[in-house]
Amino acid sequence: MAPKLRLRLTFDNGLILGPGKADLLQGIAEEGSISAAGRRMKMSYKRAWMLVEDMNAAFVSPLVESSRGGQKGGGASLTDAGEAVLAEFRSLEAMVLERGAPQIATLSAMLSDIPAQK
Amino acid sequence: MAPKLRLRLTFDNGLILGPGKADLLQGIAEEGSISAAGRRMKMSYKRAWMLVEDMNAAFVSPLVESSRGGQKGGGASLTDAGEAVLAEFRSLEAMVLERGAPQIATLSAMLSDIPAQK
DNA sequence: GATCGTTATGTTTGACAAAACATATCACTG
DNA sequence: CAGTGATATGTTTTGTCAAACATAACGATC
Repeated sequence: MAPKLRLRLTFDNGLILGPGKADLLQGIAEEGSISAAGRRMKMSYKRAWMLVEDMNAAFVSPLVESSRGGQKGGGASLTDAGEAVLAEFRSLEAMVLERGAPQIATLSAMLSDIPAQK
Repeated sequence: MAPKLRLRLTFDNGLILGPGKADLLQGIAEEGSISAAGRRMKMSYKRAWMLVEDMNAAFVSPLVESSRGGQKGGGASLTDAGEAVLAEFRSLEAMVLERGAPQIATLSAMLSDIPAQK
């Protein structure tokens, strides 16, 4: 019933931070692997890895650290910076849903419930 | 210096309301014409018109009313519903910038100022 | 009734993003 | 030292969205 919110920040250095990268960070934190996180959100490993690369390059300190080889083949996890970025972004989203409820409700009330067929 | 914010709402009926449609509504209000609004934001008339069609179809009451012919060829303007939708969306954006300042500042401070070349 | 700028659509083309496919590398373990 | 599963990249193909192009209709005014 509630509309979905998508919040996207375009920073001066070119980084675009939105739901996709945030979800990916969260997936890596929970799965311990870039490829597992990618699989979970039905994203190719290559794409997931490119997003990680983008983020790591855009911050002074990388958000994801990864290792290759070993008995499990390797893995990845969030650095402190990564955890912080994720937390701030989620905090922003939550704040908007909370404090933006009136506007969102007003807009929702004006909508037709008939989905526009393409 | 300040990052750009893009807020997008995906409603249950399929409508996606973001900066593009909001700017277009504002342009129509200020220019009195879909094509003039489109020109102003360097968007083809066709695209502008399609966005208007999307919005009009998604709400119980159309947001833009238009007329054809006449000495000036025609024109378009926002209905009360259109004005209301635009106002609510702008209000949401302003609120996020205001109350999200802390999070945005934290994220900005962590960024590298070196733009990642493609 | 010719002119004008706009609304209203359809069709084709092109650009770019995402997917698909294909390897190479790594390091731990048995 | 062979096997394993993940990281790390390059290349090719596909799909989708936007731009470009092309017309028709409209109606007040002169």
